[in-house]
Amino acid sequence: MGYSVSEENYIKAIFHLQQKQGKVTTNELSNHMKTRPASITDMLKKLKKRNLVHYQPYQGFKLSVTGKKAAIEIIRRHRLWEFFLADKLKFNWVEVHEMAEQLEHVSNKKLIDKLDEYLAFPKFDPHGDPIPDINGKMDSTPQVSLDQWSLNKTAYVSQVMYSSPELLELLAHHKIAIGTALEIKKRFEYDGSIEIKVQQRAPVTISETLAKIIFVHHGSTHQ
Amino acid sequence: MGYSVSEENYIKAIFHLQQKQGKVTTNELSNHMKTRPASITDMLKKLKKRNLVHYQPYQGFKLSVTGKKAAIEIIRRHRLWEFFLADKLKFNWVEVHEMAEQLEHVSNKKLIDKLDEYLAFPKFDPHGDPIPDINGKMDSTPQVSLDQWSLNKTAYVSQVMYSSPELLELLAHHKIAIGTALEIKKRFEYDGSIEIKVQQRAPVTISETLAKIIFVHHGSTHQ
DNA sequence: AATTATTTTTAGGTTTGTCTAACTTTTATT
DNA sequence: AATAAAAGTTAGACAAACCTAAAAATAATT
Repeated sequence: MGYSVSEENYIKAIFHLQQKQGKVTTNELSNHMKTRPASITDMLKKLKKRNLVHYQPYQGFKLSVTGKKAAIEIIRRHRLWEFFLADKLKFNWVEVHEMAEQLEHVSNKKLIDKLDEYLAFPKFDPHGDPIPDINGKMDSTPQVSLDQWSLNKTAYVSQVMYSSPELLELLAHHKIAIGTALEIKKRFEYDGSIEIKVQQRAPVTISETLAKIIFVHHGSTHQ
Repeated sequence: MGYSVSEENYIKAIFHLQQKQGKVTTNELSNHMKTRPASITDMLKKLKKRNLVHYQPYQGFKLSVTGKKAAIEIIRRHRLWEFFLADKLKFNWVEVHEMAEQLEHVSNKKLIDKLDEYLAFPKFDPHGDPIPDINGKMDSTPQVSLDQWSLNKTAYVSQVMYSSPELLELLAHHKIAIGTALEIKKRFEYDGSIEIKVQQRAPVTISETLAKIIFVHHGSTHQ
């Protein structure tokens, strides 16, 4: 009942491509996966037999409900491992992806659920992408790092990456926690630092380093 | 320069078998790996071409220096993941092996070294087997859990599994730390609890649960 | 609408790692 | 030492996942 590493990679790739376009073509997937079109067709027949895709020759394809479920499970694994690598092992988020590509194929439900628990059920990975929860549900509100937020627009803190005692101390000092509302008042081009207003308090300046690891969203659905 | 999952499994298996007997035979490896003898021969030719084994047809085989190095690297990965699963994710040591079998093939030197650091360079895995360090060196002193130690024989604490604040509190209360010398004075069959004497202090009784996760060795080479 | 270009599929081949069945070498037994 | 038994190897086949080259279907262009 498990899928091979190859099958999982196809499922994941189709999922990502169909997000934008609804249906995916052989050539699109071929480019995306750096695999020849003929191989795509081969695998598609296998995935169809396994009821993972809806596919008619020459007509493009998309994941079935089962396929989508599988994709979300794979994405959950990938993003939890990414979070682990960044938050616990202190890798920066550029290095993290490649390793997670391997780890995501270690498929043991209990392992992933315990990892999720250990990481305190994170909602976003280090790139800001949402992590599906144990039931496959994930946040749809896009999330960005604070340094990319626009001026004078209320932001809610949803996550802080790379937690360490030193970081927590700094955040506590500025009274910043998950859910805190804040606004960017000014940007200093020289060193990338920004002046922020946290709730009703007097404005403070924070470094670009800090701004980059504070993730925010605009909205009420989060808590 | 990397090895396939299959190659790694063969290397690891040969390493374990040759520990006891020096040389390994096709049938031994066949039984151990649950793979037909013909397949063993096939793979052995590949490993020989890669200079991982010394092998003459019909004469048995053993790992070369390169092969041994590879084996130790694989074992390092396996045991570090086992430690992670037990210590951080709170799996018990029976469940841990199977998952580590998959994780051990995720081979990224930096990942493993960071994991090692994150786990605070553990010297033994949850089964009591030594974990090779970054240079491939590992402790050779056998290590057992305290509940299997004999009466009136000095034991030195080398490791405590499944660390948690509650556990640390209990250990601190009994003045037990890594390196502490102690002796078992009495065993209570009824509930498996044991009476121990920690250094010069008055004897105390500890539960079987605790005794099972305290690992000890007999000797000076440890610190 | 006919022709050309593009996309997709099919047909047949390769590599990796396994298998069974047949054969060879080594070991054990009489 | 000859023969039987056991162990190990070779030969040929198969599935998975890829490939190239050729054919077929669809889309674009005149």
